[in-house]
Amino acid sequence: MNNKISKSVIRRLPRYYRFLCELEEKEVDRVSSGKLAQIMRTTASQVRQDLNCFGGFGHQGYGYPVTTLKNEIINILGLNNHYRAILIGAGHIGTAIASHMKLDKLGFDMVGIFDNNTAILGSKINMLEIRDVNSLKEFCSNTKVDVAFLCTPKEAAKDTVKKLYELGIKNFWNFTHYDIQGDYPDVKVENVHLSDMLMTLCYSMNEDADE
Amino acid sequence: MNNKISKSVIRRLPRYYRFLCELEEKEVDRVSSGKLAQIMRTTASQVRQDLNCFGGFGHQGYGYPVTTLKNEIINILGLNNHYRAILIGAGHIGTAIASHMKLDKLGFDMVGIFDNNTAILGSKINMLEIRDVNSLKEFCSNTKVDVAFLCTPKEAAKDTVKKLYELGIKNFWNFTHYDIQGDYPDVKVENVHLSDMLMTLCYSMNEDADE
DNA sequence: TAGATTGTTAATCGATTAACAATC
DNA sequence: TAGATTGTTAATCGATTAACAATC
Repeated sequence: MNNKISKSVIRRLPRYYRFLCELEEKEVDRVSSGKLAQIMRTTASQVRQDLNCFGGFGHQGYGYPVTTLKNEIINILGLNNHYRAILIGAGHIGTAIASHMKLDKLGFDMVGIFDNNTAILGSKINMLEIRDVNSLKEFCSNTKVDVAFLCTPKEAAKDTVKKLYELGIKNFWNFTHYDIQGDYPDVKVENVHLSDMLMTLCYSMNEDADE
Repeated sequence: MNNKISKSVIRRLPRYYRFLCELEEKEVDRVSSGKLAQIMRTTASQVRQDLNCFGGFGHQGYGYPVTTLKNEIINILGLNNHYRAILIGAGHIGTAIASHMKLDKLGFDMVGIFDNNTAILGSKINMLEIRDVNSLKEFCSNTKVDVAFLCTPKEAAKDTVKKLYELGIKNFWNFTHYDIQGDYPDVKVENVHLSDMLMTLCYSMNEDADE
């Protein structure tokens, strides 16, 4: 069953999950691949292919049971894991991540926030004190950390990752333009390059004008 | 030359652009597809294919001139356009976008910021006053707006987009989970679904454990 | 000239879509 | 049973990689 799921399939799973949550809220208890395809704006064929990567959750002539399928996806993604996360860089983006996202619903517990700006050390975000980034080593020796959310300026990123890597942290949610994977091929990285995405939008806004 | 560039190519352009800027800063004045491939962590073949979509910028036996190529990409992406943008929702993410990103370098000018929280109306982000979202119509009748950055809570998104669409705004940078494209097939949307990306990271953190 | 490196065509690989027998 | 809808195989489509002649 588990013969290497492709990245494209994985990237669609969160969307299935979201839509299944919505269906569940509306107390819909079954859904066909056709209906799901419509919500996802794809084909029924793709929906069936995707879901079948993980096992036969559907029933012929009936469709897929919403709650069961939702729970399966929670399991596949590992949203019930409660990984321990730290935030490095409590600027605007870091603060947004730490305070505005429902991290616990996504399988993450924020356990520490670090910055190097002495002016904000000690103040709190979401009940968590902002600590000096120099206290990272000490912190990690007392607390297991699974993943770091990297929201520093680009210049600080390389050194910070080096430190974190040496402390055994191998998972990164990277908001900087520092190419972590390039220097550390064994880590797991999810990059969020906001400016890249904005440039892509810029291109599509341009597209029509060109013709 | 312009026979429909694929989305995959477009999504790589911002990275070419970034790396070319870095090379330029280091005063490198030419670069081969092989070297670029190494920086981009792809193949020389892909680099040449990508760049050739837009014209022959390279010279045999020499490579690509860094500055020329960078400027071409600026043109292709339209980063020299200065589109006029408004921000809807001045919460943490909205504020991060408006204050921390170098929007002008990416071809965007922030011209207005809107929120419905009366407590923050009138205060400023990056020299721009936060306006009442109800004054949108009036604002748009005086000021040309090309694109909206949508950073509201999900519940507010649908109504807000309806309003904006009726005011003639057809481009969106969407941070909410509201599916704009689904309701308005003619608009250009770039979605940023942070929680989806975090779930993807969650999956890859899980991956090893599973085997 | 010889070496390097492009532009471009062909080959491969992977992802999406179509089709349909199985079956609830 | 008849209709609906799955699981799965085959066909298509698109994107990536390899190869190589052209040429700076």
